[in-house]
Amino acid sequence: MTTNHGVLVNAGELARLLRLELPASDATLEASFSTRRLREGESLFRVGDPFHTLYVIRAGFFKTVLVDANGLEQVLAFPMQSDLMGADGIASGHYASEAVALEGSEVVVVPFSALSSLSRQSPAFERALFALMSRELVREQGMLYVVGILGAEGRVAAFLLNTAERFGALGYSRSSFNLRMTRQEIGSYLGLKLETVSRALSAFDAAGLIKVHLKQVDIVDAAGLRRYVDSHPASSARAAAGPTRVEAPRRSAASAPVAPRSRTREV
Amino acid sequence: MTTNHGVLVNAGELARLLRLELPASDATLEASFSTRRLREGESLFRVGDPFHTLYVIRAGFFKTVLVDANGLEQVLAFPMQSDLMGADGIASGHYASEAVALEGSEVVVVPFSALSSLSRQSPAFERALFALMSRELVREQGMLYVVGILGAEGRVAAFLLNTAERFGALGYSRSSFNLRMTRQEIGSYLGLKLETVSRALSAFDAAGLIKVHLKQVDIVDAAGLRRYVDSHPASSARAAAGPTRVEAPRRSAASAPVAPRSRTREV
DNA sequence: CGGTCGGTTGACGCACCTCAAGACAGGTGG
DNA sequence: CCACCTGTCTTGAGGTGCGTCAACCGACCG
Repeated sequence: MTTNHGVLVNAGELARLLRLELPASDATLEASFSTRRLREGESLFRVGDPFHTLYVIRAGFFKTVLVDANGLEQVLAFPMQSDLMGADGIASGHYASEAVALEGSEVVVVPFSALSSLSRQSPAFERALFALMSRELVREQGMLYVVGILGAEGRVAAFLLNTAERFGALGYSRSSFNLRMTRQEIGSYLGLKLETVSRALSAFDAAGLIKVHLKQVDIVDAAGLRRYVDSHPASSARAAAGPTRVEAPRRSAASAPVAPRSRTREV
Repeated sequence: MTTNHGVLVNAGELARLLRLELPASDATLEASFSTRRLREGESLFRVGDPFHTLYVIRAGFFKTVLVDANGLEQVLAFPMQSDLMGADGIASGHYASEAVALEGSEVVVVPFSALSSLSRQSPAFERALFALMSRELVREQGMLYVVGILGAEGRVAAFLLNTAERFGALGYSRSSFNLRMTRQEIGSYLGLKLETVSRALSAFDAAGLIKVHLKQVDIVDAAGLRRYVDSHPASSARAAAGPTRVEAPRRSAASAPVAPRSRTREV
């Protein structure tokens, strides 16, 4: 299994990539990782491939997909810089998804077998790994919320805001970026058809909330978009509001009814 | 924060619960965990609660939900025995979901702070934790697939098959069980309205695939149900089949084009 | 035995899918 | 540099799966 190895990367740089500050004691950590480059359209791993390594994206843009027997493709995520890929392979020893580069990309190769010894040397590293997987868990929960509750325009609005936020977190503009994926891929991700995605974008443009031309997107009124996410159920799962089973058990020594702490969802 | 503590559970029993076989060397592991009992309707944790511990279900049945500002509720999962809860809190230090007992239940309390030392004592334990989170990741990916690709009847069929499989894995009957959740909760989980769930169940019953009476379900023809999952797209995201961007990069030193290994989805 | 909650079933409407036509951008070859 | 070609995007018109609204029934519980 020869891969095109890139330069080596030391633990410090990996930590920087993950926005993880290692305690000084760990700075001495003498581990280094190889990297791998992929060009557009190339797959990093496929469903069923034996799992050996995790990948952290150093540069570039991916999509992860589930492909069923009929060749039908469901997009699961659009990972970018600092994101983790491959963690779905730990459970069964085989990757459960396929990762495809949407542009020329480079990933840091983190052999899973090396993790035990790494964790022992640096507990902070172990923590970071758990946190990375947890983040992925939360992200997928957010997607379930979006496709479960929101209508077409709400989903597209949520996608735009989320994408803007992710670019912003990497130091790029939050208000102007260009998408690397097609309408078809966005649609698959959101559980919509590409025409519906296109129409939603056109509608937002017409309403002055964004400016779109092909893959170039400029966000003009983020608050306006957010309104579609916050208050535009436009779809299923309304219940539970009124007579919910709050039903505090008759007499519980358990945690006091801390206020539900409603914080605005951020997808 | 006084909780109603239950009996203590040692590391060996926790390992058994997780179907994890510890190497003999780890059998000496002298750790024990407290448990906590909940009655129906009681919440184990809520969105925004500070994260300190993971929970492994020892007995009972839960739902995990996301609740937004409007009180709208999206069901994320129906965890049962041996399942992990709370891992979504690692990333931010606050739980991202709420866990509600659907019947009298008992959970094993695993303080997250204890994990580092536990991992050091038993690498197998660390592995198990990663595997548990990975399993959760795969499960959520499966849900994204289901709601992204399948129509209403396919979703309900997938839910029934998945539920049967999970009961079976715990030693209960795969063909006869009773649901602990309402149609409303199933609908939220699947992105459908309760009436649609009810209609799908009635249709399966009329077709002789199952027998339903309220929460009691008997699966008569699992293969028949599976047909709805495998071949009943009935909904969005058809593309990607024909002229997909297979586009093997002009000249790649990378992994040979291993056959995609189409395995039937199992949700 | 009455009230409430959960479930079923029917009639109707709408949001999104389907099908179709056309415009445009970017890449390739002449 | 231009002509062509292909893949992507946009927009329209019509169909439908599932949501909505509503009535009813049966289980469970007090």
